Amino acid sequence: MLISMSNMTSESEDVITSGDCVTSPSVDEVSTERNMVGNDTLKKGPWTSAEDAVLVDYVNRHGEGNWNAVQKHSGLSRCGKSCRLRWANHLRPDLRKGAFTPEEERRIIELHAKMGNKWARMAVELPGRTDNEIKNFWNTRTKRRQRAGLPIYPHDICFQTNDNAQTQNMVAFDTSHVEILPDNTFQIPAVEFKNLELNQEFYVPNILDLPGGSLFDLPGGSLIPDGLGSTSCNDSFHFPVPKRVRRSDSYPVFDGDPNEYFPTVDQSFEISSSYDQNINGGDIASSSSCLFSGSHAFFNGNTSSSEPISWPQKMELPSLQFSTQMGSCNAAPSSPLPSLESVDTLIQQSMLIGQTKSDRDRGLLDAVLLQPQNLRTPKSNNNSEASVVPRDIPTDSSSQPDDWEAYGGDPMSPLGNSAASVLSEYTPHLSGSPLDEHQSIEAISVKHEAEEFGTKQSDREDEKSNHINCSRPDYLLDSPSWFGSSSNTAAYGNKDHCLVSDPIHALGDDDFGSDSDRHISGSPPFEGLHFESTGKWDDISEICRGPGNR
DNA sequence: AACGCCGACAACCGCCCGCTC
DNA sequence: CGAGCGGGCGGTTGTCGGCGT
Repeated sequence: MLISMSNMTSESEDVITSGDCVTSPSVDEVSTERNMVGNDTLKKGPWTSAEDAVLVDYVNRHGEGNWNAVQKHSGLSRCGKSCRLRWANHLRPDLRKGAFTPEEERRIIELHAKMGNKWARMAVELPGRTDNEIKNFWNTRTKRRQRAGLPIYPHDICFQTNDNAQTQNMVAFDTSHVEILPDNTFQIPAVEFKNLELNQEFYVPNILDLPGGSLFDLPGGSLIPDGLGSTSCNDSFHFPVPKRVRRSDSYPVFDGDPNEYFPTVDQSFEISSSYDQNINGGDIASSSSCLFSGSHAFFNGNTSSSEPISWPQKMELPSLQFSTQMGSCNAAPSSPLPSLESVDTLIQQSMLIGQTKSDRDRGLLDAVLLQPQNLRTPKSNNNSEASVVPRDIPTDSSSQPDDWEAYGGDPMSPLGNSAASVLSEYTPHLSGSPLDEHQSIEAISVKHEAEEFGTKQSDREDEKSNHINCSRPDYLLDSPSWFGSSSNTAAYGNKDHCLVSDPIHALGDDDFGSDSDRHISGSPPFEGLHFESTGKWDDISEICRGPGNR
């Protein structure tokens, strides 16, 4: 350290700013030292090997922690945080460099399904890997799959542990209602919240934000049966309690008592993914095969955001992604679901509204989310979206609540509801989220068509089908634009209560070595936002691209 | 072969948060 | 209660390699 530093100051002076500096320490070491120490500023940018050496030496002597002391004691012109990151991400001896192995990749996917964007926690599960590494991997992977129009989660991730599901303890849920269909399909658990007061409104306040960030991370088991994430981990599906709960993630701390998770509800309700079921109908057994479709219920725009809730408002990506995809699977088992991720991303970002800087993303998400909501949920108790609906976006004015304006600008509007509004597109029949006739009919129609089409495995080569964009909020309503296409029939399953009986296909069976998936015509993110028949989405997209929305 | 484009990846920064004192 | 600190995560930037022209 000190040794290194002294050496560093005596060498050449060219300032190296590129990554090459790492490989040519002798050059930039000096520049670093001289330039930074001399003027009392902390150096930024790439680390030099000399700096690394200093840091390593320091840590070896003093151990990790107290990073701010590094600068003082070692003379390193780096802030404590920079030192910490450098150590954690690059210098730690136990780091495992190199590409992720297939096993690791799979694990990451599983973990992400469980945890969402909890990179640090995921890193804990992947010894030798850093959160940043995992994040980059995931983002890259996500982007790649987006382009390819592939679902983010492979079907096996979704269903691999179906078998275990029945044995899962559904904390806070009435496990007796959890049914796993035999045919690799999910039955949305008949979630029964004790004492839930629904008041005609399906209110599952951001349940997905339970610690661990996911609906599917419910203690003792998730709506996604443990299997969702457990291949290698034979993990008993730990309830991932974050070390820290962000303000935006405020939720009752789960200490093992399920009751804390679902406080004060006094009317039990059931969640069904079935399109043709009333949430309160209780015909759970016959409900759809797609858990996630049902899970959308949690995002249903009718969740009562008007009521102060302490549930986390920032929904975890995984749940959402999962839900979205699964929901989408309803429509097209094999269709690539091109922009769901995009939507998810948007949703995720927007979840932060009123909480973080992500306010800037509000417009886009809400625009995306609102339209469908507006179109079919006249009296949404969802108070979050209205304000950001682009004025020029055609909406079903007839369904527009009178107090539309009043809803606007509610900083506390949980965009989770907005997300719900998107997702509710696929889970229209939740109690308290009355669908307008149009939607109901459409949904039913879709269902019937699906039944007709049977379980034909989708033809992945069918480009047209690949372009079916299930993320389109109106893709159901706009069904004529693609339902009529025989090429799309492959997208439909034959389940009675699910547009698609085999979500597996919907999710795609290709994740690892996904390059092979490239044959599927890719859809750039947001491509799906174009309403082919309505054109509405073009407006939205355009608006969203405006200032403040990258 | 040279050039430009584009995607993948690595690395870093900034913001935010919770904890501790 | 506030400051300092460590930590998490999103976003950005830079580099590299593949590919097409």
